[in-house]
Amino acid sequence: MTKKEKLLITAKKLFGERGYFDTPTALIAKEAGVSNGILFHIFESKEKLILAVYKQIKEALFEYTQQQIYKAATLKESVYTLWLATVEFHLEHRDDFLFVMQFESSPFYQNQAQESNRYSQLLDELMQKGIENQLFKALPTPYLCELVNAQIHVAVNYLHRYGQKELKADYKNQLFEAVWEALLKSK
Amino acid sequence: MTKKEKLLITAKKLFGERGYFDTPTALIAKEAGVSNGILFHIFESKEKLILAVYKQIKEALFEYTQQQIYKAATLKESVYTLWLATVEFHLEHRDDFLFVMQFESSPFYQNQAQESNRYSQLLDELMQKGIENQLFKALPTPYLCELVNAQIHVAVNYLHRYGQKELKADYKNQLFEAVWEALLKSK
Amino acid sequence: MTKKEKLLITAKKLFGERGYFDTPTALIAKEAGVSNGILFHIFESKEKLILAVYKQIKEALFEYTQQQIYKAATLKESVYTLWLATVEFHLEHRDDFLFVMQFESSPFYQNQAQESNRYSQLLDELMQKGIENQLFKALPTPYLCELVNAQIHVAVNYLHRYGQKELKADYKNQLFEAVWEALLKSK
Amino acid sequence: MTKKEKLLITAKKLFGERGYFDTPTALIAKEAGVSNGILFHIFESKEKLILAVYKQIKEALFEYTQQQIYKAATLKESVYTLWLATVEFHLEHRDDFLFVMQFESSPFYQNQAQESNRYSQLLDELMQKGIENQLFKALPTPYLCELVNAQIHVAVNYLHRYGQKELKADYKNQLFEAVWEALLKSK
DNA sequence: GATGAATGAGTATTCATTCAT
DNA sequence: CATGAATGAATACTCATTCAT
Repeated sequence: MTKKEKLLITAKKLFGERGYFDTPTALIAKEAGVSNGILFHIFESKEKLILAVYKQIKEALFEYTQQQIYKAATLKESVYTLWLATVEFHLEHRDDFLFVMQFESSPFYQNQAQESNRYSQLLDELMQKGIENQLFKALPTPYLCELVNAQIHVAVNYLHRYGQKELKADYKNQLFEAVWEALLKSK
Repeated sequence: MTKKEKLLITAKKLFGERGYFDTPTALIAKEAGVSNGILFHIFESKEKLILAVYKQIKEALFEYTQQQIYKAATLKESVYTLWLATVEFHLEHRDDFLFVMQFESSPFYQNQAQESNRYSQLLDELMQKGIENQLFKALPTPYLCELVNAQIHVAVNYLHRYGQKELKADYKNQLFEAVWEALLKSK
Repeated sequence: MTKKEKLLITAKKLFGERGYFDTPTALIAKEAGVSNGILFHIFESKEKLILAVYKQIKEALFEYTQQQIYKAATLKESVYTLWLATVEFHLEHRDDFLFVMQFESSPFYQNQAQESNRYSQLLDELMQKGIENQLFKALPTPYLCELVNAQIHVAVNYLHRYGQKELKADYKNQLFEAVWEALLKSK
Repeated sequence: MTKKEKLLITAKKLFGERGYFDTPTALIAKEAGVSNGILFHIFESKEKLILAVYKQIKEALFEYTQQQIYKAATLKESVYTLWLATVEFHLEHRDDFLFVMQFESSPFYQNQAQESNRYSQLLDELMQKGIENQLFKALPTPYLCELVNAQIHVAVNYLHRYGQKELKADYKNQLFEAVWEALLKSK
C-alpha cells in the first residue's frame, strides 16, 4: 500500500470518528505509520487532504453501485438498486458515511466546490429519465437527487443507530417505498 | 438585551457564517460587544454555548410553528402547516439553519446528546397520529420524523441556493407532496 | 517594567546576538519571562515585533543625541556631536547596533518601509544646512546622510572589534575628520 | 554548465531577491533544474553554499577590477579605478550586491569567518601604499578598507534606488571625491 | 458580576538534511 | 554520481480558558 493510500484510509477513519476539525494532521500521519512531513508533500494542505478523502469515497461508492445497477431492467429497479447499494455501502463503511455527512453540511461545502462526481451523475441520469417518462414530479433534477440522498442518509443513520446491519426484506421495502413515492408524480 | 442574549445571537450568526469550529469565542464576545471573560461566566465552555445556541433555535422554531398549527383541522393540514412554517422559518433565518445542519451532522451530535425538544415532540406526535390512523407507513416514529426533517432541509437548502425566498404556490405544493407521499402507507 | 518593555528588551538582545531570523518567538518570550501567547497579543506578529524593536532603538538614539547636540555652536560642532553621540550610543548598546545593521541590510528594509524617524530627520537637517551654506558637496541630502551613517557603522564596528570602548582623543578626531572631509565641498 | 555552477548562479539570484534565510534549498535546486539531493552532495550544507556564493562573488569582483587597475598610473588613479569598477560591477549585478550586503551584516559574518580574499587584498595594498606615502590618514588599513567599502555600498545603493544605472561624469567625480578626501590626511 | 490581560498547550506547515534506489 | 521521496524537529501563530483586579 502506498503512503498516499495509507494516509487516505487513516484520515477517513479518523475524520469519521472525531470529525475532521478535531483531527490533527500529526495524528493522521502517526496512525498511518508515516512521517509528519510526507502528508504535506502528498496533499499540500489539510484542506486538500479532506477534499481528496471526499473524492475517494464518492469514487468508491460509484464503483460499488455501478457494478450492481446494470442488472436492473426497469427504472424502478434501477433506482432501487442504486438506493440499496448505497445504503449497504454506507452501512459497511460507517466512518466514510459520517465523514461525508459532516463534510456536505459544512459551510465550506455549502458555499463552494460542490464538484460533480461520477456517483452523483449516475443518480442524476436516473432522475432525468423519471422526469422524461412523466413518472416523477416535475422538479429540477438536483432537487430530486438531494431528496434521494437525504433519505439514504436517514435510512443509514437509523439502521446504524439501531444496530440492524442487515436489512430485513419487509423493512427494506418500506424504506424504499418512501423514497419512490416521494419521487412519483402525485395522482 | 442581556449579555446572554447578545452572546447567543452573535454566536448563532457567526456559527452559521463560518462554522462553529472556525469561530473563536473571543470573536463572539467582541462582536457581541461584551468582554471575553463573561462568555465563560455565562456558558462555562464553548461546547455549552454551542448547545445553548442549538436549544434556543429549536425553541424559537417551536414557538413559531406552534402558533400556526392550532388552526389546522386535519392531520394533513397539520403536517403541512408544520412543514411550511419550518421551511419559512429557516428561509428567514439562514444562519440558524446552516448552524443546525452542521451541528446535527457533527460526530458530537451523532454520538451523544440528541436531547428531545419541544419542536421535535410536536413533530413526533403528528407522526404518531398518522401511524395510529393507519395512514402512514408502519415505521418507527423517529424514522418518520427524520424523514420529514431531511426533506425540510433539502427544500430549504434548495430554495435558498436558487434564491426563491418566497415559495410559489404550485412549487410549494409539489415539494410538500413529496413529503406527504413518502409518509403515506403504500397501496 | 511592562511585558511590552520586557519583550522589546529581550528581543533586541537576542536579535543582536543571533540575528532575528534565528531567534524563535518562543525563546524571546521565555527569556523575557512571559508567556508565549502574550507576544502576539502585544505585537501581532514577529514582523511587527521586529519593526517595533527597530523604531524603539531609533527613538532612544534620538533622545540620546538630541540631549547633547543643543550645546553645539557651529555646524561642524553639531555634526561632530551627533557623530560622537551616535558612536558612543552604539558602542554602549552593542546588540542594538548589530540588530540595526542586519535590519537595514535586509531585503525587507531595502525594498520597503524605510520610514522616517526623528533621528534621521535630525541628521538630514544638518546636511541641509551644510549644503545651503555651500560648505558640503552638492549631493542629495539622503546621500550625505547615508554617507555619515555608513561611516558611523564602520567606526563602531571597528572600535568594538578591537576592544576600544573609550575613544582616545586623537583617534576620535581622525575618525571624525574622515567624515567631515568626505562631506566638505572639494576645493 | 556544471551543476555546481547552476546552483551557485541560482542561489545567488534567489539570495539577492529574497534573502538567504527566506530561500529554501529545495527552491534553489528546483530553479537550477537539478535534484534536491545533489545540492548537499556538492555543498554539504546550506551554510557552506552561502559561503561558496560569497566567495564566488568576491572572486568575480577581483577578476573584474584586476583587469582594469593595471592601467592606472598614480595611486589616486588606482583607487579611483578600483572604486569605479566595483561600483559598476555591483550596479551590473544587483542580486550579488544585495546578497553581499546582507551577508556582511549578519551576525554570522560579524562574529566569525571574515576570511580574506583577493579583492580585499587588492584594496588593502592600495591603502597601505597611501599610508606609507604619508598621503592617507594614519589609521589601520582594515579601517580604511572598510571606509572605502562602506562608501561603495552607499553609492551603489543610492544609484540603484534612484535608477541611474550609468554614472554621469560630474556625479561620478563628486562621489569619488567623498571617498578620496575621507582617506586623505587632514591638513 | 464584569473585564481583558495573560496563559500555554496545540496546530498546520516548512525545510535542511538523509538515504534507498 | 544523481534522484527525489521521506523524515521529523522546529516555528509562527491561535484560542479556549483562567484569574487578578
